[in-house]
Amino acid sequence: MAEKKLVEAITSMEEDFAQWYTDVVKKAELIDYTSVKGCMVIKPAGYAIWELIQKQLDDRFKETGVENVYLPMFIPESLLQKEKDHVEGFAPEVAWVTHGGLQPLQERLCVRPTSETLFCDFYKNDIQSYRDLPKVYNQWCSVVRWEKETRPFLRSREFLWQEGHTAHATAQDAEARTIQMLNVYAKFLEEVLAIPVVKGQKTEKEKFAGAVATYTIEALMHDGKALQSGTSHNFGSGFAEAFGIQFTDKDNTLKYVHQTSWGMTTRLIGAIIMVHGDNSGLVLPPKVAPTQLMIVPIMQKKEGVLDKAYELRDTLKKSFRVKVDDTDKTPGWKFAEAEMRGYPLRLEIGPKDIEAGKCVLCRRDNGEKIEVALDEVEAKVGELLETIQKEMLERARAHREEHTYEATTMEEFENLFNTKSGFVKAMWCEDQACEDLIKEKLSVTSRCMPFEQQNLSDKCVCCGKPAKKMVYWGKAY
RNA sequence: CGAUGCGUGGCUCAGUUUGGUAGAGCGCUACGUUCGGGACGUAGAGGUCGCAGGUUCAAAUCCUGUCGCAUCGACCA
Repeated sequence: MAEKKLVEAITSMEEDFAQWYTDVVKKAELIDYTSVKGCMVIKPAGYAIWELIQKQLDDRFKETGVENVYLPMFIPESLLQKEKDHVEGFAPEVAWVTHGGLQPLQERLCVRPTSETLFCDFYKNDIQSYRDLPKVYNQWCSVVRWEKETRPFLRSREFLWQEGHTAHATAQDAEARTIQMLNVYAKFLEEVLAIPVVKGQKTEKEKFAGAVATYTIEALMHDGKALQSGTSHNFGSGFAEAFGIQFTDKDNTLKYVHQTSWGMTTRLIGAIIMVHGDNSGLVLPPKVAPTQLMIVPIMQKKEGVLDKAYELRDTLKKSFRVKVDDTDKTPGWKFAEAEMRGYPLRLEIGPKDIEAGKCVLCRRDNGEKIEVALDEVEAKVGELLETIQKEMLERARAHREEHTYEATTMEEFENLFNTKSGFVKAMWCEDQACEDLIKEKLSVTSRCMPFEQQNLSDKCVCCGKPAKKMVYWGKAY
């Protein structure tokens, strides 16, 4: 909403998007910085969003047969070394434990940057027969990657995530699970976070260290930059061969398993901020709003006002996440506070309303104020929350459509990235040299080769050789 | 790892050029008046000036070193 800027403390996004982001994160009290660079305190308002994400995503996992497990946070160096591409990919950013107490360790331990190697080490003993397959495990945990540049939620040195790791008897089963989980992710973003995504495959250059194929969901932020929001990898039997994960199949021959892994992180909270937020602060989709409705009493010291507010809360909390702001701030303060924190709905109730048997509901997403009779509030709140959830997705989708362009020549391509921000669809010959050149010239990377391919031209946008794939290109976080 | 900026009450910062009793606003506490878009009055609490050396009668201020954080680049969820 809010063309009018109500909160001076938040830098406007047009002026400085990075600063706006930081201001929102701080003002909505999602995090605090700590004395360790890149490690943040996730405060109650932020962690509650993560809990709602966790719960709803976990339910969707379980529907597909996923079981949760927990593996250690330390990986012996020798274990990490086993898969060559994998260790090369992660070595530059792992943190090492070298001492136990005062004694140096015989073998240093890395703090998991991801747990493929641990799962492999576990699976090699756990899997003997085709009857043991598939294994469809997931863990919720934190991982550590020693990033040079850090930003709250988008890139921190320690972050929370889930990592699914599966093992299958056949390549087909592994591929099917890889795609299945990508679809779970895509639906989750659209239905719960109200963020539309492009589904597709990463190029060789951009794929995960050790994977045969990496699939991704890419979302477009308000500033036109892309955010990789979830990935699903098919490992083929590469890890199985490196770790010796074999099973006896029905035909009594020894075979290697085929594996997958897939993950989403607290980065999603960054995506919510950058897709839905506005110049008054955070705007939360109702399904992940820890408080869906904040009741603001007006003249709360007047007899009966607070009682009425509590009464409304007690009725509404059976169906919704509701709170009463009964602090002794002024109403104006509370309105601004509710906006910064992104509560989808605000309910105003004062002596005049009580007398008239009504109250005022205010939508965070578009600022609209609606008078509602008190006996219709419950139905109206439910209806409005659904409408808000739906319209937030529609707005985000419209924004993405408006910021998705097409180019068939390098001149068009460069011109688009020099004058606009967003996704550019263009054809590609599948030669990495073109990707490298585009990155060097424009700091633009291939985001994905979408499943929904179009034939925009027969020629690669960069070199003019015959094109093989349409690619989404963009500047990325 | 490169560039830039910043470390002074909870927060934002002034004070450093030119050394001389640690400041302001906000926030916090108490009481009172207020209340439909960040109200006001009165009284009060709160700081080893990031850390370590050095120069000096005297250091937030000058010198040396060091640590940390933020932002921007290269690398990555």
